[in-house]
Amino acid sequence: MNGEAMDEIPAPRPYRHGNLPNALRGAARAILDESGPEAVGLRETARRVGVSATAAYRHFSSKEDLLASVAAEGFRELTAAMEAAADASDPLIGVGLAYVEFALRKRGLFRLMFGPILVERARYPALNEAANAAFDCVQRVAGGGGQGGAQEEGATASMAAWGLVHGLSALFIDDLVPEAQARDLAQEILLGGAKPEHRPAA
Amino acid sequence: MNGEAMDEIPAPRPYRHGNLPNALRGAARAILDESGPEAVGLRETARRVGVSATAAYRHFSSKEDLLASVAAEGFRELTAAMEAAADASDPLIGVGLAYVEFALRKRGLFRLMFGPILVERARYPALNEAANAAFDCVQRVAGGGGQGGAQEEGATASMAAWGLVHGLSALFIDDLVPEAQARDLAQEILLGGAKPEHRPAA
DNA sequence: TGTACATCAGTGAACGCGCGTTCACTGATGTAC
DNA sequence: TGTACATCAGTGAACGCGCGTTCACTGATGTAC
Repeated sequence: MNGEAMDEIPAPRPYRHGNLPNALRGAARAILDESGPEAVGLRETARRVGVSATAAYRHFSSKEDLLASVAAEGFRELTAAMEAAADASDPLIGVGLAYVEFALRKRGLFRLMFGPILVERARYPALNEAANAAFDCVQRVAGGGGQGGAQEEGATASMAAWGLVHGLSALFIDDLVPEAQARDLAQEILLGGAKPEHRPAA
Repeated sequence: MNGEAMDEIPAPRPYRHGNLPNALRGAARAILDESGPEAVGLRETARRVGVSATAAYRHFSSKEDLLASVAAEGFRELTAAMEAAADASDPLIGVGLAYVEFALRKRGLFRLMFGPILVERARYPALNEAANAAFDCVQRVAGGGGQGGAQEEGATASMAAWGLVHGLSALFIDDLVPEAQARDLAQEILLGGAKPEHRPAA
């Protein structure tokens, strides 16, 4: 029984991987969504791809560099999701829901993007650029095109909207609201408008 | 120069610490606010107190047990801060600002309390109780005393308020808004009411 | 079309590190009689 | 008031672990002539 020439050899194991950077990002994201940002290790990531830990250093200068690359990818996806939703009849609601939906579906990634894991975002230009694009998109939709005197009010309104949406995302992600209710609740709140200072009459 | 009997001997080093659990919680909180929840280690915490790592096991069954104890303390303090603010002329605004202020001043602790570090809150009864007390307080202030049909609306309004306040806290904590602006912004938003769906006229 | 050679993407072994936890212990404190 | 003893809060050494990173290397790929 000489297994060498048999057809069950799993894969020719190409010497060159093809797209190792992408594969590593993918594996990192899998860990991210399974166990959170702290759990992502360079060794574990490489192990999942079936490659030695050292191989990662051909493409990323450090673990943090890999994480920054993943986070940038996340911001690009968030921007795309928001922009796709901005065409809806009410852009603010659409974008808000898209934001919450993104957080719910990509918890670990969301946490990596906004959390304290990447200490100095400024050190990673690609990440910085992707993040700023996303923030700009939020401001554009939420702040409106206020000019002159209205600009400051616009900025405040935009922060309020962003705060609400980001906060709902955070509460959902941290399991303070059961996921089943999260989507409905977000819809209710965003559709009904957020007027927390007015209580409904009893 | 026989230093043995000199008065500069720092402290008699009492064999018993007096209140080691409290000291450990304090050290953990210091690390928490310096470097975030992931950085808190049992060894490092003990080191800061000047005690062997093993000593901690006299008072906490594991590292997670210590962290749960710290988090419970945090929830109790948050509840106290909110209750103190609930007497203000407008409880909702007062409590909201107290919430944000708490997050700003105790970043690491806030992250520990709400983040994914403590996987199973239910396993720590004291923590669970403290957290529920805080959540109840939020609901009470924000949800109003709605009854019957208004109860559901009350719940929605309460989630909206909580979401907004929690979201602003999260954005501030993660340095997406410079701390100097954070307090002013929170005041502006809460005082002006949050109506993100209405843009100010240009 | 063939050959020499630089480049490039991988490998496995090894580094030092700090971690959480367990172990057997020491010696002070508190208590029963 | 003294003494015997259990309890209790500490100690230092050691465990195994996985981590990020560096090193010297191998061998396939691409390129110049």
